[in-house]
Parts: sequence; C-alpha cells; structure tokens
Amino acid sequence: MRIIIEKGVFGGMVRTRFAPSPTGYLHIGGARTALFNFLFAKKNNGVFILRIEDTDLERSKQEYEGNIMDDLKWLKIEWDEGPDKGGNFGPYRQSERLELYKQELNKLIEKGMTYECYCTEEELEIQRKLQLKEKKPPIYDRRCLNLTEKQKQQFITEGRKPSFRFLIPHQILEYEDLIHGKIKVDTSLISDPIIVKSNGIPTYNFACVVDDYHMKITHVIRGDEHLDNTPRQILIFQALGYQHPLYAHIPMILAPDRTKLSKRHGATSVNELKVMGFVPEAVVNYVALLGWSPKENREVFSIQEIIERFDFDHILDHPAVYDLEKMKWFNHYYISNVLELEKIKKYVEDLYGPINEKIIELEKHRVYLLTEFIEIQEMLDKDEIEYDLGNVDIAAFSDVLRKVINSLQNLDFSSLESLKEGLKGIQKEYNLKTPQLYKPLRFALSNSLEGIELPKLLYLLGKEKVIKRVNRFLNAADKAKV
RNA sequence: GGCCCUGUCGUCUAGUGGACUAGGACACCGGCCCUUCAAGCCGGAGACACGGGUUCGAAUCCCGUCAGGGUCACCA
Repeated sequence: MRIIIEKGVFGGMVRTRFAPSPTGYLHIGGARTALFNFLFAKKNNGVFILRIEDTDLERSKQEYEGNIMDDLKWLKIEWDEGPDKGGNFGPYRQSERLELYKQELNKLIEKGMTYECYCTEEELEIQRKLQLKEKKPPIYDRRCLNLTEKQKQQFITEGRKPSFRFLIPHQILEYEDLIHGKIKVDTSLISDPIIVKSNGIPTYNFACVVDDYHMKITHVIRGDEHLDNTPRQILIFQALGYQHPLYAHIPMILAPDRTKLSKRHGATSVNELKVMGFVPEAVVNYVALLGWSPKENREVFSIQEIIERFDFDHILDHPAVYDLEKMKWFNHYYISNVLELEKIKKYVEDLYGPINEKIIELEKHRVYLLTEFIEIQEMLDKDEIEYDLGNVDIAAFSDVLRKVINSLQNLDFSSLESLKEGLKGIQKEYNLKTPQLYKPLRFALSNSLEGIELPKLLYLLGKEKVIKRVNRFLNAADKAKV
C-alpha cells in the first residue's frame, strides 16, 4: 500500500489537483482542500495543478476565477500547472476542453455504455418528488434506456434535445479510500447520471473523470461530500478502460452549529479573513490542523515543517468544527512571535496603506488582528476626539488631569524610557496610584479605557497632541457639568 | 426515506489492547507580574455518546442503539 500511495497508480510522479468551480469566493473548506493537495504534492516532489471547472455556464464567472487565484496566491498555495501558467496537460479550464469530452463521449456511445435521455427537467423533478413521497430512493427509472428510433424522432420533433446518461453497471463495487479504508457500494442503488447535458456541455462527474485521466492525476484529494460521487466516477473510468486515480476523502469543515459551512455563518471566505486582518501564515497553519494532526504536542508549524510531516496516516476521518477564536490565537501568535516586522508592515500596507512602523514595533506583542494596528493609527491621527463621557467619572478624571497638566508639559518625550520615568515622577509628585493617573490620561488621549500601553501612547502621540487632547477633554468635561 | 461517512473536554486534537489518575492547544476561571486595560507567566475546572459482548485487561476490537453530518440535480 505504501508503495502505491507514494508512486501513484501511474508509477511515476505524484500529481494532485485542486478543481474549484468559479461560482463564488474561495472559502475555508476549499482552501483546506487546495492546501492538502499542495502539501501532498510537495511532500512527494510532485506536481500540483489548478483546474477550473467551469461547466456550469450560468453560474461560472470570470471574476470568481480571478478571486480564487488571488486568494490561493495570498495563502502562498502555488500551483505548478494551471490556466494562467500553462503546462503539458492543458488547457486547464474545462470550458476549453469540450472537444476532448466529445471524443470520450463517443467512446462510451460505441461501447454502449451511454444512452440518450429525452426527459425534461420538469418531468424528472416530478418523478423524484413522487419517489421521495413514497419514501423510495429517488432513482432514475431508465425510461429512456430502450427508446426506439421512432420514439426519439417523436421527441425531437417536439423540440426536445437529448442529454446523455451513463449506464451504471449494477454490481457490488469495492474500492479503497486512502482515509476511510475499504468502501463497499451496491451500484444498483445509484441513478444513471447525466454525463452530457442537453446543451452539449459535460457534467461534473464526466468532465472530472476525463480530466483526471488526461491530466494524469494520481491522487484525488477532496472533501467527504464527494464520497458518493466516487463510485460513479470509478465506473466511468472503467467503462473508458482507464485506470482510476487513488482517492482520499478528507473530513468536512463544519460551522459551529455543526452544519455545512456556508456564507450565512460569516467569516468563511478567505477574502473575508484577509480583510478582517488575518495573516496568511496563520490561516494556513490553522487550516492545516483541521482534520490533520502531526501528533506532536505543538501546534505552530511553518509551511516547510508541515510539508515534511504531511501524511495521509495523520488525516482524521471525522469532521471538524471551525473555530474563529482559535484561528485568531494563531494570528496573534504569528504577529507577535513569528513574523518579521517588515512582513507585518507589508501585510498591513497591502490591506490599508502606509502605516507608522513604530506602531507595529511597539504593539505587535498584543495584537490579534492586523486591523488593530490600523485602528491605533487612526486613533493617533485623529484631529478632534469626541468623548463618550457616559460611563466615566468625569469629575475625578478632570480633577487629576487639571493637576498634572503642567507636569505633562515638562515631560521628556524623546524616548519611551524618559516618558516612563517622567510618568513615575508625576505619580510621586501628586501621590497618585497608577490607575489614578493612567485611566484619566488614557481616556483623554484616546476616548477609551483600554488599548495600547500608556507610555507608548504618549510616545506615539508626541507632546503637542497630548497637551491638546488633555485640554480638549477638560473642555468637554466642563461642558458636561453644565 | 435509501445509501455512505462519523462519534474523546464547549472547540481543535493526542491516544492504534496494559505506560490513562485519558495528554496538549484555543476559549473559560483564578493567581502572579504591575506601567491601567491587555500581553506574558503559573495554576484550575472540563471528555472517552449509550448498551451489550471479546479479553486477565478496552477510549482502543466486534455487535446493537442513539446522535450528527453528507448525498441521492441537465450544481460542482
């Protein structure tokens, strides 16, 4: 088994693929699937391919294709062959491979493994509902299997166009899944799938098989939701006389309510994460650990370390619930301990625009999301602060500030150290405990009772702004009294 | 409803018949630090879905029950 896994069925190089359909943004589940394919290819010095499955003409959009590629690049999941890169097995967009599917369909026709179906979508829908109502499995009854030429002509004159169905050979099919082990299916329980739609475009199950074969894919790594497609696809491979690739069905990522992840759960697309202030290294690290475990008592791994450790033996076979909080912790850890200042700065600037490097330097140890740096900068830059005086002891605050404002003027703002010393001096001079001085000061400077360390806040603001803000607060406090 | 997959702290997981008084991480709670709030450090609470087997011995193997998820499209 080991040898098969590593060499693949074609005995050569490992070739994996990520095959998204451009009908929406890349979400966290897709990213994880892409990542696992990438990891496995890299681990085995193989090739990772990006294939665009755009056979759904109505829903596929060029712009989504671009978005998906951008998000993948942001995560640094780079493909070796793909629509933008080319390769020896292209084109890599299914809409550009129609001629190939036609040829393969003809083979199936010749072998008698397919038949024309003239049923309309409405008819099929009614049929399905009826079966479900009778609590029977909704399986196509093969009513078009033995149509005479005359009947076909009749349908055609009615204006119907045929689709092509694959004739499922009824048998007990057994196959080995790299993660779930042996899987046994009674194929008589499977409907004959439509492989070419009446508009001449192939459907997923057919195009996928044809491409996986012609692109020499050795390992299909995809989500568990495809488990039930696998027997259909294996049967099509067999009908075509092709060896099928090895399958690894990875567990799904579920939302906190334990259902399939969807837009309504929020923060599920890679782009959303980016905008929220996540760093790609953290997202990749977190996502890699969803359904895979290196079985060590640590969780922070560089992509190189993950590649070295990646192995199907370590992929779990049960679904994982997506937890944004934990991913935030990873983000915090990467910002605070792993990433270099320059890199963090670049990420913030990609997201926002120019940022004062000092903010990152001074605050990276406590930040969870990149956007916090931006908030600090905006708070610092603000000309006129409006104070929310509702939950604050105005009298006490202004009392203290009035007392110390002159000493504040004399503070040495040239370094953080001198500021710290000066602040201590003020505490001593007026006999103030830390919170007694810090709370009012912090509030006057930032309209908040929490945030960046106070001496740093003063340092970043500079003397002029500090005095200005304290005075502004004092004014606001006076007005509030009246 | 049929079929398929799955069930260890709230969540991610370690565990492959004895080293399990079930380990780690996030979150939570408490303490320390004290330059507030945080961050950091230290500590605490918290799980083998249930019931039968097999075995000297089961979280680990088998069966059943229950629960969750997926899928049954001219979507992928």
